[in-house]
Amino acid sequence: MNDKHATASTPSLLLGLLHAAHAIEARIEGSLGEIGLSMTKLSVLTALAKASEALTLGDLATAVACVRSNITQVVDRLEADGLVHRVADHSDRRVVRAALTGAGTERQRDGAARLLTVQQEFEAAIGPADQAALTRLVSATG
Amino acid sequence: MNDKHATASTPSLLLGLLHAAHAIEARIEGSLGEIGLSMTKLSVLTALAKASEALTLGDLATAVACVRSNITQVVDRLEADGLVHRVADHSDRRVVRAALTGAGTERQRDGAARLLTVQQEFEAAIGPADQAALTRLVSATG
DNA sequence: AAAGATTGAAGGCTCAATCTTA
DNA sequence: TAAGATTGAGCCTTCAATCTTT
Repeated sequence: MNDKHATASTPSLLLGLLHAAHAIEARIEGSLGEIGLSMTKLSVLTALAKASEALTLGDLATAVACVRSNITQVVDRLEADGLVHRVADHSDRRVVRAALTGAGTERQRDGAARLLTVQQEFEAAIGPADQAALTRLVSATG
Repeated sequence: MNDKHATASTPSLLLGLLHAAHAIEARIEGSLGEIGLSMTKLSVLTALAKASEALTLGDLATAVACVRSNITQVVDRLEADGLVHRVADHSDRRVVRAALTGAGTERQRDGAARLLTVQQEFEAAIGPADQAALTRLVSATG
């Protein structure tokens, strides 16, 4: 009858939406996982690729919309993966910058291509009218 | 989570959806957080309340759609909160059941009420036509 | 051997506290 | 004192390995 997250009496649209979002995320994470990435890692790599220069960890936190301490840890993992490396900023010794490695640049491209594929599948799966409705929903919620 | 991998020029519908879902989740978590709950904890409490009996941790994992080891930890925290307690099953000594405490029963009600409020706000905020579109989307995705 | 639960390790997230440099 | 980054602790989630009981 209802989804397991739905309360007994109300087949909730909201919970259904959350469920759908999680399913999509799982789909994306699955595809990115095949090349050793995650949405989080790809986001950071993409922010760096777009900037085409080494960004400070603070800028990265802003770009990815998370807290600074989170970026510290993501960059730790990215650095362990050899996709990014930390560079000191000599004009202000408090700041640390993250720079893409060659492998990081390649991986970003691969990841972005995979993400794009999922996006296209998604948009192909829903009709134009529903896309318009979804656009309204997204702008109303965000 | 990450909204900024949407290019400035191309606001992807899919990424927008994910962003909206995260915003809603944050809204729910914020409300539940005021009474010391989370969506995860409320889900487990609600599964228990609906069953009106002590469920095995395996049944709980199925009800909440997660892996068994996850439930072990969530129940650890709920037990530490005094909302649930583990009971041994004497007919099969491998199984452990989780039972609601009095406080757990109350907290579930409070949490469910708060969740319902957010759901109602959400449904009030979107028009009937868009609700229908969303319903189609959810069934297509799930 | 198979099933139920737990543990350990890891990714991902937050907040509060800390350290260094401005 | 402010700002930038890090560390520590906690919550949520998964997978792989382990332990006990069937």
